[in-house]
Amino acid sequence: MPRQRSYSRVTREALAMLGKLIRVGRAQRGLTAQELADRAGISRTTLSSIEKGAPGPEIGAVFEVCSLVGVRLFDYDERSLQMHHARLDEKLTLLPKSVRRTVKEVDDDF
Amino acid sequence: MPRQRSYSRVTREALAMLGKLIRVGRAQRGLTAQELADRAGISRTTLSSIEKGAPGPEIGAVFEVCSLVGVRLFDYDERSLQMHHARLDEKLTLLPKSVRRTVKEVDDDF
DNA sequence: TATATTTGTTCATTATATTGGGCGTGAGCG
DNA sequence: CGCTCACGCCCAATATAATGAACAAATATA
Repeated sequence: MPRQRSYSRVTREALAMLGKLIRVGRAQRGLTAQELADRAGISRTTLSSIEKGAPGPEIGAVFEVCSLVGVRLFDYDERSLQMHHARLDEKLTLLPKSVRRTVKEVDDDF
Repeated sequence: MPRQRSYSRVTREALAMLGKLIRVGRAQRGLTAQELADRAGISRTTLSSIEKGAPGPEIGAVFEVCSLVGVRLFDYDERSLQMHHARLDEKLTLLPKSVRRTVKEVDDDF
């Protein structure tokens, strides 16, 4: 069965931007594509895809590259990252563990 | 050649957090895993991997899911997203187009 | 300007993510 | 309390991403 996916405009734009952010970050640090790829443990070809904003690459590889060139996804520093983790866990325990379709009401408190 | 990758702690944490954010967002919207997966054009199995914070899934799929449950990676709204695009393009044209290893100097102005 | 190097691209092969189905469990609703 | 449905997990088959090599073209330095 073919996969045949389609991506929303927002997704495509976000991917393109992330790629550019990485590219800029790499340039600012004076890193060669090969160097950065090596450090991230991926091939230069894959890094190229990432910088082009392709939807295919593994998210783990992309995040790894991001951390290497100083692109932070959620603009949290590491400490607050921990905090948010705790918060989210809290939230998750409070939330219902399975979603019933009959439940129509949802309020966006965040 | 085996791939054999390793991910930094930051990457792993970011992935875990993103997964939790998605999970919370989905719950808040009262969406079934199957429903969300359908809308994102992926299988429930893959969505499960994403929510678990696995490094493997395609970044396109993850971003698609994010946009569906209201998790924004860069806290830019769509409009400023355009702006940032322009800025990045500008920056890219100014930056050298290939990186020379002999260039030792790098200044982090961002 | 000459030259070494970085980058962009393609391609066959290999590794791996995705899929869809099924099963058991537990949570939420009547 | 009982029943239904959402979820977590496993698996085989298949689609696809990752790799590494190779080549051309562009680009930065001497």
